[in-house]
Amino acid sequence: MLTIWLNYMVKKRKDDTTEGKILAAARKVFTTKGMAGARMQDIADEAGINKAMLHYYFKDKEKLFEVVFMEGAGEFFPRINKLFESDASLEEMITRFVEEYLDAMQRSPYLPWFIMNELNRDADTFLEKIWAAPNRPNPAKFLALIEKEIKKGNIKRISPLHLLLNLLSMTIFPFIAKPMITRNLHLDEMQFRYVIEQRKTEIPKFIMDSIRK
Amino acid sequence: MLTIWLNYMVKKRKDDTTEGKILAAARKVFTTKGMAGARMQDIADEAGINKAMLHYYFKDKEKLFEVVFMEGAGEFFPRINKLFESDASLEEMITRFVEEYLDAMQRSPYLPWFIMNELNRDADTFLEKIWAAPNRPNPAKFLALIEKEIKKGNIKRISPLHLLLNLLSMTIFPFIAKPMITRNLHLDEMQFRYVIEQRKTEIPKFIMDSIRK
DNA sequence: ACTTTTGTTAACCATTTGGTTAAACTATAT
DNA sequence: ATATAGTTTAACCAAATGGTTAACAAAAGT
Repeated sequence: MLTIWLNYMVKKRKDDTTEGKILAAARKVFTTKGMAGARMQDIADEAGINKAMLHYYFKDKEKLFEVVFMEGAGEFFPRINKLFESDASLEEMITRFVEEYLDAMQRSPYLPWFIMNELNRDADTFLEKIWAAPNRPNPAKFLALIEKEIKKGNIKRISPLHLLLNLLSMTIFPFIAKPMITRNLHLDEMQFRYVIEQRKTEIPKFIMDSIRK
Repeated sequence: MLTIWLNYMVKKRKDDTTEGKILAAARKVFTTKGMAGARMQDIADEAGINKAMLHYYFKDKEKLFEVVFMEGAGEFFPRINKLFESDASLEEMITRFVEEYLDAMQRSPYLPWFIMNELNRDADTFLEKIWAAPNRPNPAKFLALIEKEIKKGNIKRISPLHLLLNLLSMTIFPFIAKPMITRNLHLDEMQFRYVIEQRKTEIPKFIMDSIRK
């Protein structure tokens, strides 16, 4: 009993346990090489442990991938959804959406890429597993809010669908195209982070300037 | 001699030759499964030919991939570059950029995804091969034009970099996120095409509304 | 103390996969 | 007709890869 308590208090940091090391390694390898390109041996090497441990802690490749994937998606979707469900003003909602999204992606820059990738590879399997979850972002309320604002005459007449697409595009795309952007515009890691930081204000300003009457 | 001429006149359509069938199949398999996920047998099956033919016409997997890839990139980059190099007005350049890009992508919807994917997977190998080509889009002139318009007082003071990012994002992203968009907004193939068609006018309008003084 | 459970390793296995080969078949040229 | 070059096939091969096993070590429970 005492040992349990002690163990609890002195709990190894997540990344120091074998399981943690595997997850960190898997995250890295899966997200750079994709599900198909990732090698179990690569993950084991990256984690500095024996390949058999991967199967000890996570049944097989499929399961390990799923855990890594869900871990990411589970952090992503809920906060977005919560925002869509809130009753903030349009401008506030856009501003906070961009901020939250960009922050989440700064923390896990691999995620949007990862999700798009698997979605593209095997949409059905993925969607049945993840998309059905109760935390799936539902843009309906956001679209409705735009229509309301148009009717009230607060903003220009614009297609809510295209406004939503524009918002998502400008927020997410830079992370997906990061290798292209950094290379072609000669940005290093720091500069890229800085550009993203700027976008937290640039995107909302850009949008509001466009739709404001 | 006669037979040669006849053969020329009655030339099989590209897609009926073995080589053509392989390329079409490879395009399909590579772009849905990625380089790592694609199986040579899958490509052979898709083409309805023997696996050995793949190696007969295209040395190995790497080479076949490269041909498919270059074929796509070669259609993509030059037209963009040509536009950036032209001396159209800013609004015209933006409008034509969106049109050309969206048209190219309607024709090869897999391409942007494909390029991003491989760029993400193995940026260095890819960039050394393709990026160094003389047709690489060079945004410098576009950025310079924006600055000039700002100085002339024709448009608002806006970061040229962010304007470029916004333009690229809004144009390309919907194709990368297509599976997510169609699913989450309940759009079928036709409706998606229609939305894209709308964006040819929506995006330029959205941008100009935002930057016009 | 010793038994049980949990964690770890190296060697091994079965299957998949990219790639080869040699033989057969086809069209063309001489 | 026969040789020649180009095309296609089935069978085969070596390497890579996901996964298993049996032995062993450490920790925890009694």
